[in-house]
Parts: sequence; structure tokens; C-alpha cells
Amino acid sequence: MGKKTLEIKRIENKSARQITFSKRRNGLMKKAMELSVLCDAQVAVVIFSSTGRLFERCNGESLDKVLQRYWNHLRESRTDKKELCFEITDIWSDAAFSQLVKRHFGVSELEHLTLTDLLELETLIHTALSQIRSAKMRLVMESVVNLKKQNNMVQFDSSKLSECNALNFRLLGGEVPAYKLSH
Amino acid sequence: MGKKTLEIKRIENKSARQITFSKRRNGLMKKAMELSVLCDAQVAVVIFSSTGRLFERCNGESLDKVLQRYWNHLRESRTDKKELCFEITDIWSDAAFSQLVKRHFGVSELEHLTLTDLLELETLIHTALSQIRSAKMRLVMESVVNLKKQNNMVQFDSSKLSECNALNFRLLGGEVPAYKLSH
DNA sequence: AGCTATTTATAATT
DNA sequence: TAATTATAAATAGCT
Repeated sequence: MGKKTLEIKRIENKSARQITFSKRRNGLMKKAMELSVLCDAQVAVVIFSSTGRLFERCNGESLDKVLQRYWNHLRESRTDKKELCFEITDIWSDAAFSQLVKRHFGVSELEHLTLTDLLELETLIHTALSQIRSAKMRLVMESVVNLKKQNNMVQFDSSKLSECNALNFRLLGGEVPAYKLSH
Repeated sequence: MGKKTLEIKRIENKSARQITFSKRRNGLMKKAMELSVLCDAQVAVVIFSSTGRLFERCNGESLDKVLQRYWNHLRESRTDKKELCFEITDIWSDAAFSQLVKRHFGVSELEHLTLTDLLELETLIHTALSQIRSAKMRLVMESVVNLKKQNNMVQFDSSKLSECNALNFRLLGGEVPAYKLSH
């Protein structure tokens, strides 16, 4: 499509490659737009240049939304594989969690969250998790100190606290801490 | 690009639209491939037809990987916004969490996870969270029963357990449960 | 960034 | 549904 047929292989000349990249990138984006309009389709294009620059294009809805749809598509096609050792639970059955989402994003359906929302949500969850763990750790440490003082009573509750802490570590893949509560 | 210039607007005739979709989709995918090879770029195309069918194409690496890169790109460009009320913490600073990832996916760097991995990870986290919460709840309930029996001692530890439980609910957006431990 | 000779993509048709 | 053809669009090489 030019004065000579161009063989489809990496253009070695750097500036020629840069020019071709710019021209063809525009062409691709235009065609993506045309396809979406003509055929009433959702089209998303993500391009990273060799220098790491990001270019994105999407019709109508945001790229987030299309990729969210892709994401859900993956999730659905994956559920029958049942690769996980845990049972798959519906996260929306957890009232506290859905309240978190509702408070932060004002929606109650996962489908209404965009990729950006999910990123934020992910950060929130991780932050909450680590805050919970460190706070819990602090409380347990305090308990250790206090229990050592009152060593002979309250055995039941110290074992419960210990159990509770160990559970966290097991579920999240860590080891039970060395300073086990004595009983 | 045909016998007549086609106006870029939705093709109303359904079968004509279907034919154009098929042709132009192939054309777009071909151009995406050419761009990636000629210019050494990563190109990902995601198309949903009006009937909901998914078509995807990506050069070399998997689509997952490119979208993962897009994902990371979003994450990076978002951190300076500081929209969150929580401080943003690096999830990899949490040893227990990184062990979970290492055990399940065999990698220790977030960048090596694909979208599919992240989906699995997300499920794992949610499952772990709800298991922790329900287990914790059960332990607290047991404690209530036992503490009521031994009502006059162990005040310190019952308040700690209560505090620990309340913390969970606050961080994760729920309400502190009604059955507060007495002290 | 523009120009133009060609190649490529594709709309209409079969 | 696949193949053909006439034409529009994209673009390689230059400037």
C-alpha cells in the first residue's frame, strides 16, 4: 500500500519505523472507530510503542468498560474450570464487603464497576487487609504481655485469640508466628 | 474503499452489517498484526459484536499480558492522584500476602501475573476474607458464651476480642455488631 | 508535516 | 457462504 510492497517484518531503520508507527497507528484507530460505528460493535485497541508509550482507543463507552466486559467474559468462562482449591464464593453474598463497595462507588453490582474502580477497590482491600493484620498483631502482642502477667486464669480466651490469629496466617499463606501464646 | 464511498454510520440492513463486520474485523486484525511486527509494538484488539460475541487478537505475547501492562499503567498513573482516604500501601510489603501469591502462582513480582492470574487472586482474597470473617465471628460468639459464664475475670481479653472484631467491621465498611461484649 | 505513485482493503455483485 | 471486480482508502518513499 505504497510505492513498493513492504515486507511484513520489523523495520530496522529507527526513524522510518517511528514514521510508519505513527501513520499506521492512526490508520488502525480510524478503522477501529469505523468498525464500531458501521457494525454497532464495541472495539477497544491498546497499543504500546517500542518505547513504552501507551495509546488507546475505544468507541463510545470508555476503554475501561470494554475491558471490564472482557474481564467478566474471562471470569465467566473460567468458573467451570474450578481450578481453585477453595470453593468459589460470591463476594456479593458478604454484606460488609458489598457495603464497602456501595459506600465508595455508589453501586451495588460488580458489573457496574470499571477497571479503574476495580483498581481502587483492589487497593482498598489490600489496605484493609494489611491494616487489619497489623492491628490484630498489635492486639495479640498486647494480649501476650497481659496474659503473661495474669498467667494462671483466662486460658480459654488466650487460646481463642491465638487460634484467631493463626487462622489469618493460614488462610493468607503465611506461617503461624513464632511467639505462640502459652497455655 | 469499494465501489462506492460508504458513509460512516450504522448499517441498518442486518445481513449487510454482518458481512461488513466480518470483513472489516479481519482487516483490523490484520493491520494490528502488521503494526506490531513492522514497528515492534504491542497491540491488543478486543471486539464485541452487537450480538455479544468476543473476538480478540494480540501479537506475540498473550492478550492477558498486554492488558496486564495496561492495568499496571493505569495503576501507576493513578497513584499521584491520591484520591483514596486510606494511604496507599504496597501490597508486596506484606509478607503473608506475597507468600500467598508465590505459593499459588510461583512468581513474586506483580508484573508477572496475567489478568487470569489476577482474577484467581481476587477470588482467593475474597474467599479468604469471608472465611476469616465468618470464622472470627464464630470465635467471638463462642467467647461471648464462655465469658458470660466466667463473667467476673478476664475482662481485659474480652474487650480486646471485641475491639479486634469491631476493627474488622469498621475497615471493611460494615457496622459494629449489636451483641457487644459486656465489660 | 505534505505529496503522489502504488498497493491494499473492501462495497457491490455474482 | 465464497469469489470476483471496480473503486476508495491507506500508505511507502520522498521532500
